Amino acid sequence: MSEIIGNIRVLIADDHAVVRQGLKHILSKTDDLLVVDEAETGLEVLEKIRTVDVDVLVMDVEMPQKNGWEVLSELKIHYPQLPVIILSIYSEDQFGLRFLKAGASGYLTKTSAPDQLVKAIRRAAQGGKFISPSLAERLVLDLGKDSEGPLHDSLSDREFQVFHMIAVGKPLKEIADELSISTTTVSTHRARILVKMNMKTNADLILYASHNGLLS
Amino acid sequence: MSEIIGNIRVLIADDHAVVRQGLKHILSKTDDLLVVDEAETGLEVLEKIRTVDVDVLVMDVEMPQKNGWEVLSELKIHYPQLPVIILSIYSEDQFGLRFLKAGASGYLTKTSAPDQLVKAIRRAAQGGKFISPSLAERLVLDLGKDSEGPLHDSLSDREFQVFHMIAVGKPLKEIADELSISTTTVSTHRARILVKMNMKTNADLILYASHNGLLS
DNA sequence: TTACGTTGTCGTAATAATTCGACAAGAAAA
DNA sequence: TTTTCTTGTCGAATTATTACGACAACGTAA
Repeated sequence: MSEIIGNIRVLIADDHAVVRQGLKHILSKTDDLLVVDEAETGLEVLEKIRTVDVDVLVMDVEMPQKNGWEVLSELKIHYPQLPVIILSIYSEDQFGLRFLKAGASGYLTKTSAPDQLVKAIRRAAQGGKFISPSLAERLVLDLGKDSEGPLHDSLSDREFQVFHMIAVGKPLKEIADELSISTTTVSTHRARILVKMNMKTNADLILYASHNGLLS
Repeated sequence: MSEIIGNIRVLIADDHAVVRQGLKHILSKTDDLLVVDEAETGLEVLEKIRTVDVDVLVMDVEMPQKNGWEVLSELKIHYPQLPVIILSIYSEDQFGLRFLKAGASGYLTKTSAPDQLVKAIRRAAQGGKFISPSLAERLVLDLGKDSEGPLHDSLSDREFQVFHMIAVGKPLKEIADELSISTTTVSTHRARILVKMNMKTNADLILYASHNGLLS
C-alpha cells in the first residue's frame, strides 16, 4: 500500500484487456501513480470522469462507442483542466500533432518505453505537456514550411478522420455510424477530401495512405 | 519465486512494451506459467527460439522486421513442434483461420479476457489447440478447403481480370462496360474473388495487389 | 457415362453511396 | 465590421453496388 496523499490518480481507458493489465503493472511499480479505475469504452470514460476523482487520463485512441478523439473533444468542453495522455498504435507523426493541438497533454505509441509513459503522466499531472524528441522535431520542421506539406495536411481534422477510415477500408455506413453522422455527410467529406488531395477514387486514397505509412 | 519443475516456459513477443508488461502481469498471477524471455521484433523471436528453452510462444501479429505470419511460417519449418499462440488486434474471423491453418495453436484478440489467454497457453503446452466458439463455427464451415501458393493463383482468368481492375480503382460500372458484361456479373466475380482470397473489402484487394506488385 | 465442381453470365430486389443544393457557425480576410 | 471562405452537417433524388438465386457450358473424377 502506498500513501494516499501526494498520489496522482490515473484513469486508464483501453478496450484491450491485455493493455490495461500492462498499464496497471507499469504504474504499480511507481509509488506516486495510482490507477483508480479503468474504462473499456468511450462512454465509460465520460461516465467515470464524472464519478471518480481523476488527475490524469491515459486513453487509447480506438475504443468502441466513442473513440479517443471524440472523448477528448467532449472532455475539453466540460473538463478543460483534465490532462489527457493519448496512447495509440499509430506513429506519432500521423496523429500526434493533431491530438496535441486538440489539447492532449501527451501522445505516446504503445511501443513507447514504460518509463516514457510514467514521465508523461507526471508531467501532465503538473499541467505540462509531454513531447517526444521525434515529435518535437516535427514541430520544428512544421514551423518553417508553409509551402507544400504532405497532401493530407490540408485536410481538416474531421476530414482526416474520415480519410483514414476510408483508407483502412471501412464502408461508408460504418464510418457514419462510428462518427454518429449521416452517410451523406461522410460522402460530402469524402468529396472534399478527393478535391483537396487531387484524387479520384478510394483506391487512390488507400494507396496514398499505404505509401505514406498512414496505415498503422 | 515459483518452482522450476513443471513450469511452462513462455516467450512473449510484441513490439508494444505496454502489451508485454500486460502479458507478464497476467502470467505472473499463475504458478505454472513462467515468462522466460521477451522479443520485440520478428527476428528477435527467431533468435530467442534458438537460444532459449521455450515451451510456448505467445506472439503478436504485427511486429517490425518480420511479422507474425512470416515468423510462424519459418518456425513451422524448423520447430514444427513449438506451440504458437497468436495475439492480434484484429477480430478472429479476419485472420484467425489462416493462422490456425498455418499451424498456430491458438488465436486471441487483445480484447480477450486474460484467463482465456492462460487457458490457451496451458492447452497449447499440452499439444492441443485453443479455439474460441465463434472460430470453431467458422472452422466447420471452411472444412475441406485447402490449397497453397499465392492467394491470387486460385483465381480464374476472368476473375483475375476483374480483380486487377478493381485494384486499380475502376468503378464497377466501368469494369462492366469495358468487359461488356453486366455489372451484376462483375459483382459476382468480385464476391467469388473475395471468398477465394479470404478478404472482405476492396481495400484489402487494393492493398494486396499493391504489396504484391500486381499494379501498374 | 454420370455426377459434380467451376466458371461466366444475368435479373430482380434490396442496400449503399454519390450528387446537388443548402444552411449555419466560425475563421479569416478586407 | 462586413464579407468571404471553410467546415460540418443534412435531405432528396439519383446512381452504383451487392446479395441471392439461377442457369448453361465445360471439365473432370468416379
